[in-house]
Amino acid sequence: MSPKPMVRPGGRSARVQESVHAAVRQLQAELGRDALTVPLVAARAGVTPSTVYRRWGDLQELMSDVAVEHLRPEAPPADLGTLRADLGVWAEQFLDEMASPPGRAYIRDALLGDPDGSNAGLCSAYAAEQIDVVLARASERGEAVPGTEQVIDHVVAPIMYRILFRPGRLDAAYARELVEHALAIRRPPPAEQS
Amino acid sequence: MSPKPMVRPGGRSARVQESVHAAVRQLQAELGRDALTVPLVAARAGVTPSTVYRRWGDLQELMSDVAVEHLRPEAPPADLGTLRADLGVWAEQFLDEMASPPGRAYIRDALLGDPDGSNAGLCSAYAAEQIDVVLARASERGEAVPGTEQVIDHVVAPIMYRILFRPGRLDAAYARELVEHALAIRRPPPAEQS
DNA sequence: CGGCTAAAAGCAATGTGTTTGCGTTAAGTC
DNA sequence: GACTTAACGCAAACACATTGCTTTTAGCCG
Repeated sequence: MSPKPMVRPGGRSARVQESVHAAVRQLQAELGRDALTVPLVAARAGVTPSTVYRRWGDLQELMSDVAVEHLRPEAPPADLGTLRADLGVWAEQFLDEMASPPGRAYIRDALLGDPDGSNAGLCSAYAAEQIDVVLARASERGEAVPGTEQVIDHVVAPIMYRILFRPGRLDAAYARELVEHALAIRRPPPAEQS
Repeated sequence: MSPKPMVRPGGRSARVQESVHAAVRQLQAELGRDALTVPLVAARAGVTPSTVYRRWGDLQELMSDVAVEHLRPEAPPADLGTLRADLGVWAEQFLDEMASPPGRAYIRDALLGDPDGSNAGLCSAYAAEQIDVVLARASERGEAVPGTEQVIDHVVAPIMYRILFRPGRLDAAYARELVEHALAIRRPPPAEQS
C-alpha cells in the first residue's frame, strides 16, 4: 500500500533503499533537516535524483519513511513490578522522546509525507504494542488493568495533542497524572478493542 | 511571530492578502488542493509569485494560514440546557467536522506549514474557547463542571489523535463516550488552567 | 545452470517552481 | 503636502521536478 509497494526485496533495490535512507540520516545530522533536498540526498547516496523521485514520489514521503524508523521503539518497556510503575516510566519516557526537538521533527515528518496515513498508523501501532506488553504483564500478575484503547485515549493522545497543538506544560509530572487518571478508570471496557 | 509580522494593516497590503487567500479558496474548490502551486495562486490573485514567496515563504505556510481560517468555529456552541447535552453535541459536531475529508486536509495543512506552531496553537485555542463557553454556562446554572484542560485532554485530544494517527472507529457514539468519561471526572482540578 | 521478462536504475533533456537584485508604488508619519 | 520605507512588480538566474528512453539485473522457469 505504501510508497514502497513490495519493493524488490533483495539485491540492488535493497542496497539503494538502504543507501538513500542512510544518506538522509547523515545529511540530517550534518546540515539539519531543512537543508535537505532530493538531489542532495541522491548525490550522497550515489544514485540519480530520478530514482528517488520514482520510488518515493517526493522528499516528504522519503522523510516520512525515515522518521517512522526513528520513532520505532528500540526496547520493550521496563518491568518494575507494578502496573503503576511500568506505565508511569513508560509514559515519562514516551513524553520525553516525543516532546524533544528531534522527536517533534520526526512526528511532523511522519505525518507530513503520508497521504494514506499508513505511516501515522504505524506510529500509533508502536505505542499500542508497548502498552500491550505492559498491560499483559500486569494482567498476569493479577492486577486489574484498563484496556489498551483507554490508555491510548487518555495517556498517549493528550501527550501527542499537546505536542502538536499546544505551547504549554509538558513534564514528567503531567505524564504521571495522565497515568494515574487512566488507572482510575479500571473498568475493563465492554468489548471495544479495535 | 508569524509569517506575517505586523503586515501593513491597510490599503494595498491588506488587499493583496485578501486577494491571495481568496485565490487559494477558489482554486482549492475548482482544482483540488494538490493542484495548487504558488505561481498558479499568484496569477489568480493578480499578483506576482515573488510577492507570495516574500510574504508567506512557501506554499505550505500560505496553505496553513488559510486552513486555520477554515477551522475557526463559525458560531458559539448550542445551549441545550444541560452540560451533558451541550458538551455532547459540541463533541459530536467537532468530531464530524474534523474527521471529514476536508477537515482532515485542513488539519494537515495547518500543522504542516507552521514552523513555530502558532497556527496549531490557534486551533487548540478555538476549541478551548468553545469549551469555556459551555463550561461557564453550566457553571452559572450551578452544575459541577470539569476543568477546561480536562475536557481538552480527554475529549478533544483523543479525537484528534485518532484522526491523525489511527485508522479506526470515529463516530458520534465515540464522542459521547468521551464526554461521559470527562463528566465522570468532576473534581474541579487544583488550579491548572493556562 | 543458462536464458527470459519485467522491475528498477541510469541518463539526459525539458519544464516548472523558487530565489534574488533592482526599480517603482504607495502606506504611514511628521 | 513632503518624506521614509515597507511592500510590490519585473525579469533574470538558479535549482528542483518530471519524463521518455536505454541499460542493468533480480526473480523465475525451463
